[in-house]
Amino acid sequence: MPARRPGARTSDRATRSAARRQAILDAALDEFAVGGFAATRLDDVAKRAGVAKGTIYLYFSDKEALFQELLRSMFGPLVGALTKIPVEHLPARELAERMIAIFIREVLGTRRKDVIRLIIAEGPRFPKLAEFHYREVIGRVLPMVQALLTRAAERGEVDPRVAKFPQLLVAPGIVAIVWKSLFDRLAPLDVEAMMRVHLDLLFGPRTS
Amino acid sequence: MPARRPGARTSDRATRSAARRQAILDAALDEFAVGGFAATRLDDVAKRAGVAKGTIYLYFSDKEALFQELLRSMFGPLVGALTKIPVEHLPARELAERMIAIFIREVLGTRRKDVIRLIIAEGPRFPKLAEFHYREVIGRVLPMVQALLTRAAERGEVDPRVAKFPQLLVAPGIVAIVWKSLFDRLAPLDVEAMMRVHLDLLFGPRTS
Amino acid sequence: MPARRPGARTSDRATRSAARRQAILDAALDEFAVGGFAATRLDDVAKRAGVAKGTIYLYFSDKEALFQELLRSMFGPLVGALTKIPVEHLPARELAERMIAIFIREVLGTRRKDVIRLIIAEGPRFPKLAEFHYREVIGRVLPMVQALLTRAAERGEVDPRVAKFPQLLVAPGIVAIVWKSLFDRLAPLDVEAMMRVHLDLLFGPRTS
Amino acid sequence: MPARRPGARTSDRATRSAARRQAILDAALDEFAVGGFAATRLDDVAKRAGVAKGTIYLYFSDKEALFQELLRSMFGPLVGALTKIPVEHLPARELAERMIAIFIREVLGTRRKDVIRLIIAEGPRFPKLAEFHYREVIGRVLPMVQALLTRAAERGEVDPRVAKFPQLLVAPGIVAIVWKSLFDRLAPLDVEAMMRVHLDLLFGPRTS
DNA sequence: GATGAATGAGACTTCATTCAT
DNA sequence: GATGAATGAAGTCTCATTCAT
Repeated sequence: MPARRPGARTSDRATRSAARRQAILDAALDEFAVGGFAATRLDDVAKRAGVAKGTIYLYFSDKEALFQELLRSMFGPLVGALTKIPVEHLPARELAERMIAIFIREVLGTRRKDVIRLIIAEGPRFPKLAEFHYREVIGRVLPMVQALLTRAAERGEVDPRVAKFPQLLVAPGIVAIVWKSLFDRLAPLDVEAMMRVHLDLLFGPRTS
Repeated sequence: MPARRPGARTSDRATRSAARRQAILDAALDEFAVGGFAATRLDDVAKRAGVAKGTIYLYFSDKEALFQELLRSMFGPLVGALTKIPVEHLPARELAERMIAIFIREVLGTRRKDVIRLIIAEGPRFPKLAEFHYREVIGRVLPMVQALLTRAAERGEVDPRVAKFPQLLVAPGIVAIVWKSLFDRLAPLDVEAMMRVHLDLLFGPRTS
Repeated sequence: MPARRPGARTSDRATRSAARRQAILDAALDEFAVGGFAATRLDDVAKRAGVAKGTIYLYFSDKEALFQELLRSMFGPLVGALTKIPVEHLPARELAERMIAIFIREVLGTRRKDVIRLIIAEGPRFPKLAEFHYREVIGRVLPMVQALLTRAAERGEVDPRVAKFPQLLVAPGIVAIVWKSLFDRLAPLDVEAMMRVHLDLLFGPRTS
Repeated sequence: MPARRPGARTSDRATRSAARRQAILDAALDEFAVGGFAATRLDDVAKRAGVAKGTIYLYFSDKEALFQELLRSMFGPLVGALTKIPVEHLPARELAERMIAIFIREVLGTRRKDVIRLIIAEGPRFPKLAEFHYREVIGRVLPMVQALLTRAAERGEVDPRVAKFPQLLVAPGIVAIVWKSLFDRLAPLDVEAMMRVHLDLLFGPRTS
């Protein structure tokens, strides 16, 4: 049994450590998504993550830190991806469709929709959280949308006043999140079809 | 000092009882609105209502009953009022404007917006609650909106496909609720202006 | 509508008052018998007695007073009746049979058996209660039994050492109380037959 | 400093855990014995056991489980011991004396007498408890006694009718339990002497 | 006298957090 | 690093008792 190189061992450790941290975050999302912050038990998070309760405290200083860290970790990458879409070289409607496709795939199709619901739910209790989300997500996505709409308005593709309310473009997305989480089992909603109609309203019916 | 009529006395008691019940509901709303169901302490509700802890249990069987009763009591009257709008005798845009005015006044301008946020927040944990809200509110308001849009489509006032997604008409309302609750102090939103633009998109710009 | 005579009215009031007091005691027995002192709710006692909760406090200073008063009121009359049996003029076995008949009729056949169980159950928590019961019931019945046995021993009807342990004569009675209260539905016990065998053991088989 | 064997370490933990569990049961018995189920506070049990309130819940799911487990744990071993007495090879009186000696030593001389009083006290409120005790204790001990008495009757050592009521043999034992718990400080009872007289009555005076 | 709404101390139970192993 | 037994503050709910009507 030869001794491993110290460097490799350290690397293994770091890998295992990161994996464990991620397992805890994954489990935390599952649990927080159902019950929100207060009703979630760290016991359940630990069980789901396959670690002992105390282990959570090796990676996060307390329950609130885990919660906030979870929410943060879910949107950083996505916003990065969004901001890399080339705004300049595409027609506005095309851009909007791409953004909506990303939204459907990366938010509605994943547990990120639960994260958004969590932010809506816990925002008033954790003002820092709302503020962070505004700064990091809303404040970066809405201006992009606004730029897109402004450019479209300049080209006459869209009512110029819409550019003052980029929220209008994303509003059906919020409704879709809520509907999927609460009412989909009672009355399924065809989100993609709704989005197509929405875009037609904004940009006028597709002509191609 | 004439003896009061028994009826009057009974009425007094009933009045005081109803007032107390309402005081508890009011206090409960204030508290639940901030922290949601789990994080709210009945102690605080009692304190805010000016009653003793035990008194809450004279009016509501337990915390959950108080919560559900609160949500119910906030929407029964409003839906009633909405369904009394005469759908037939007005142009669709006029009707939509009235409904939005009611929404702004009775939901966004009151704590009903918090109730909606509560339903969004707690729905997954209380499926009965989501179901109830769907049956009593969504299931009664959306069909009204749909009828309105269908009629408008028949007259050529609106894209006929919109009638399949009445959610599109209310979507900015949901966004307004979320925005007011979370981000308004960071970036105020002119909801009425946004709504006007939204209606213009749906029905075409106002011509009068 | 002639005014009643004050005396009569007072008498009516006193009668009603006594009846009410008795109704509360009856209800209290029913409730205490099942749950013991601590688990019984005065609310339930009031409901069963058909009075308001506060009314109990017009007749008894508090829960414990009601409890003790209840136990006291159940044995005074019985002990009185027992002590009136003419000890002198009957054969010992005859006397014992009469006492046992009274026991079966007045204790096992009534809720007095529950009272005895209550004393067994609550004695250690209310030493005063055990003391009272010892003084008023045990201390008056056992000497009677002892006198009976002593006389019987003098006549050679019974082993002389039995007179030192009058508990031996009543022991099957205690067992009967416990059995009836706990196990009778699982395995019914023919108390009268058991008592006959018991007397045969004490006095020798009946010869008549 | 040699590393402990894993087995030993595990054993230590298991030992400590079992000890703690037993400490809680011991404390619970002390407390329940005085006040019965309802009047006992788990706070006091914890204090007496030298653990924190929450620790009780690591070992027992709730107050009732602790109570029932306590009663169970007190009689399992004893009944086992009793059923191991060789019924066949001894005269009936000898056997009865041994059983009574065990009863005096293991029940009257320990807190098991309090457990029996608890069963008498709480049986009507916890029918499951009475049933369990009947099945596990009464239903196993009484048949043994009955077999003993039947054999004795066949040999002419005892009145044959006694075998139909094995309760008669144990009745003075029940009385002794009650007396010791309630009245012994007022009037001490020589249980062993009483039992000897009782056996003489059953089997006729000892001749040896 | 009678009522029953109101009170609030106190019970059971949960769960975030700690720490010896 | 990892564990999970232990802690105890804090929450929900009950119920004996009071008191205005």
